[in-house]
Amino acid sequence: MVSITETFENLDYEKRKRILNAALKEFADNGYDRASTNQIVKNAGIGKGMLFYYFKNKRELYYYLANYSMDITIKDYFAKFNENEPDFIERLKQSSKIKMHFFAEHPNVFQFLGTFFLIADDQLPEDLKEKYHKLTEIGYKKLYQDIDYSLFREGIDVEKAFQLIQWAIEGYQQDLKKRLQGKVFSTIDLKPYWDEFYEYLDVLKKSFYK
Amino acid sequence: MVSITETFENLDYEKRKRILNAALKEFADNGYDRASTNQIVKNAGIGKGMLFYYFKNKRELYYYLANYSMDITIKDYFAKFNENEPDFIERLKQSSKIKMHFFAEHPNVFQFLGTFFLIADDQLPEDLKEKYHKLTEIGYKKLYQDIDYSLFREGIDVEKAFQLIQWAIEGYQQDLKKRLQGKVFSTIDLKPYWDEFYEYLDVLKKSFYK
DNA sequence: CTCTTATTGACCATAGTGGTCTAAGGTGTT
DNA sequence: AACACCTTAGACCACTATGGTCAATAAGAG
Repeated sequence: MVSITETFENLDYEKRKRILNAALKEFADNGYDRASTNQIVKNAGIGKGMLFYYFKNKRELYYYLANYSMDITIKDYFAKFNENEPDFIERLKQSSKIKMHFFAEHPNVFQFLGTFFLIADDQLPEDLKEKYHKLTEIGYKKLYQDIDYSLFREGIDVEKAFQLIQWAIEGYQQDLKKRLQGKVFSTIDLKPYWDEFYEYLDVLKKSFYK
Repeated sequence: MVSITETFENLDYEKRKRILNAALKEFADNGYDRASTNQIVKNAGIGKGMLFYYFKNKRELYYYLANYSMDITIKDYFAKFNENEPDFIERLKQSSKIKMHFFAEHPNVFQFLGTFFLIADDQLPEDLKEKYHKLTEIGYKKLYQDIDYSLFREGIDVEKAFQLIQWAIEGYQQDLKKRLQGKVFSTIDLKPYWDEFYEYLDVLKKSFYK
């Protein structure tokens, strides 16, 4: 007697990867409702029947992916944070590096989570909801805990400065994403983009810090 | 001999509005491919045949909406800009006010353009492509022309500062949009949100300006 | 040889697609 | 009243796609 997803987890690495990636991508690209199980099996190179042999139905598959993605995030994103950096902008710089590594290694997970975080919460089962909330809490701490407020100029609302800086950086990242659209990530020389990014960080430091 | 969309434009205001809004919303919510002409006629309260009586096909309808939306943008957004304000942040503040007015008055156009700007360019017919480029160019000028660079601190890259400030403000707007999600816009007291927004602008000024 | 597990893809009912066409109603002009 | 023309609705079309099932096998284990 073997549980339904256990069968899936006993699959050899390569095949499991193929299925996970096909499914993550399909959900990331189309959202839950519009994601097609037919497309998933096609891209994974398995028969239709197998998907429903490994997973009870579409919903369960989605939950499995959400769980899987969050586990990876903890392991390959949060675990690598250095919380001893007291400089907020430096911490964001570090965060960006880790994020980029994460994207390079798990692009489909990255994209999937991007859409997942937008919808999450409502109809998720309890355990996933809890995991999701724990994740956001950890993320919050990793970013904001033990930041040195005294680096900022006098007389400004530091909490608001945090937000503004973060929004600005997210703006840069989105802009970059748009500029790199269509190019094959692994063929890009990232150096000039990092340099450009650091220049932006420099402007932020010169402006927000004493 | 009457052109096909002229028939549409001779419709009484109320009915034309209903059709436009239903169509704009459908495309905004689902993107071109997934937008359903069946849904549009249903929400507009007209028979299926009429839509294809007014518009040759789905594509032409979409183009018509794009054109219509850009016309409104010029009339009710760009025309209201005051380009004599030399303070960049003040100009963005002004822009936000106009944008909010625009949204209150043409919510469906606003949403439609949001998605339109993301895809635009590729397969658009020449005339629309040109209009679109003209629009972005005007928008650029309205924001950046005749800004007083001397307000910014010494030794920083002002162009980069522009970007960062803009990204930060867009971040705030997105965040606000998420917080207000689900609420009926017309019932919201906007005052506290404007106050909050001004506080953010204050932080930006204190940080980026001398 | 048998029992269990793994695998496939044809198949199902259902729902939705953009677009057409017929038949009718309305309006105005002779 | 008769004709022409414009406007309207929605049944209908061929087509595509959906999530999920199932019977038929193949592979492996003992």
